[in-house]
Amino acid sequence: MTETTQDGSARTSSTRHQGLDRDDVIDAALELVERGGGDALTMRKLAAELGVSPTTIYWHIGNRDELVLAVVRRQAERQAATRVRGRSAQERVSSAARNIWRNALAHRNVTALATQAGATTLLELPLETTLVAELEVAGVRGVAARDALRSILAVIAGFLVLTWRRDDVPDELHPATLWAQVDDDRLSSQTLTALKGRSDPDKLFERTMRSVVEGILADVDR
Amino acid sequence: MTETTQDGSARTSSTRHQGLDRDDVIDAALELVERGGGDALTMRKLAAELGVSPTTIYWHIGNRDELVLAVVRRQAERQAATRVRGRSAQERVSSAARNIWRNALAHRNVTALATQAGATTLLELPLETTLVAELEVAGVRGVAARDALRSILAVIAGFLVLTWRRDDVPDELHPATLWAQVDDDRLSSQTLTALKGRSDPDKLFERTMRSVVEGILADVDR
DNA sequence: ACCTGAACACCGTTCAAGT
DNA sequence: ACCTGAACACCGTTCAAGT
Repeated sequence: MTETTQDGSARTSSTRHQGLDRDDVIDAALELVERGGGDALTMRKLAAELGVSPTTIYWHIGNRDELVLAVVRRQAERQAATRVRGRSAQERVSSAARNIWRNALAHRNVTALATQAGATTLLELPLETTLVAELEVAGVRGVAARDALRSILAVIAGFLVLTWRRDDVPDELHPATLWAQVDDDRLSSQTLTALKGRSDPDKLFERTMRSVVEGILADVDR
Repeated sequence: MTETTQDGSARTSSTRHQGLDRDDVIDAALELVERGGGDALTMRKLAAELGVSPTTIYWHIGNRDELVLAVVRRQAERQAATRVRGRSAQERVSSAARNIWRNALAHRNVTALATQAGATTLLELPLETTLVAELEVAGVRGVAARDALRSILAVIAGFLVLTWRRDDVPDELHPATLWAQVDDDRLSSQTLTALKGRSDPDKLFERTMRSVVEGILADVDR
């Protein structure tokens, strides 16, 4: 059993099956998630990937919940602090918010996993800190800053849910399909037609976020 | 085997183990979800609940995915159309949005299940239609109405994610706990203190939604 | 038409045992 | 210290078989 490896693939640079450490396990787990989503992260698949018995995972990490948290933490480290752009307060706050949004889009599988595990703050804390810093510069402080942050994060989370839904869902559940079956007197035909189409999530995000940030900044002067 | 029932509980008014039909299965499934969340909806538990073998479920409904959709459809029927309040366009649109939000809070388990299955539109279509109708009255039509709807739904979804997270998640993952460990020069001490506290999700929802609806209605006159 | 039992291919997790 | 094998209690799903 010591001689045979599952398949011939030489994946990571590290040796496997002996000298395996916690970091190797987490790296492999993150890779598994990025390739196949959170559902692909099973103890058995991960063990197979590492050429090791499932119980070995339990020795290095605790159980699956702890593994997920470790994966999220690793991704959090990798999310290098991105730069904030813009001159006005409005622009800079929006830019910091957009950074979180774009990052989540770029790493959707890990982000979805974190959301599911209730660990989004763990994942985004550095980026959120930057956002709050920009709010401070804009004069939003204390409880107002906290509420502003939560508000902005809610909008981001909402758009992520909306965007994620598009791919993996059967056609019969798409809004476009369902609206095509609606026939209501209260709605004009032009609106009904529009509802059968798709929105550009990026443009919509920008517009919505602008309204929310404007609302937040408007409260400062009171 | 025909004589013994799992336990002595007489649950629904209908007979069980014979004369069981599709509707009974869906009702029991919905009840299971409302009690224990989506994870509690397993074919085997549902079968046990009905005093029947798991394979029977497959005969009446298809597989688990179809069962979930059936459950969501049933809940959609039950969500009686709620009344829209307010006089101004701003108030009425917000009221229609709030109806969706409140409904989701009241039936969080089914709503979470629907979200997970990508079937929120299936669940909310009647309430969404009412919302669009109010947008029409406010002069928002066609593509603008569609985008406004999606925008508003994103905000609702975001606040749901934010609110759901509060209960079932370990303390070490709560924003309050994580922010307590942050020490960043860019943040004032009063803001750091505030970040350790919780926001009132309802108030925050109202304020954020007001900004978004204002933004939507402001575009009408252009 | 309606339901069961056995079976398959998966899970997470524990525990005694090996080196 | 690090790893394995066997086992337990769960999943969803299929399929031949019973009435």
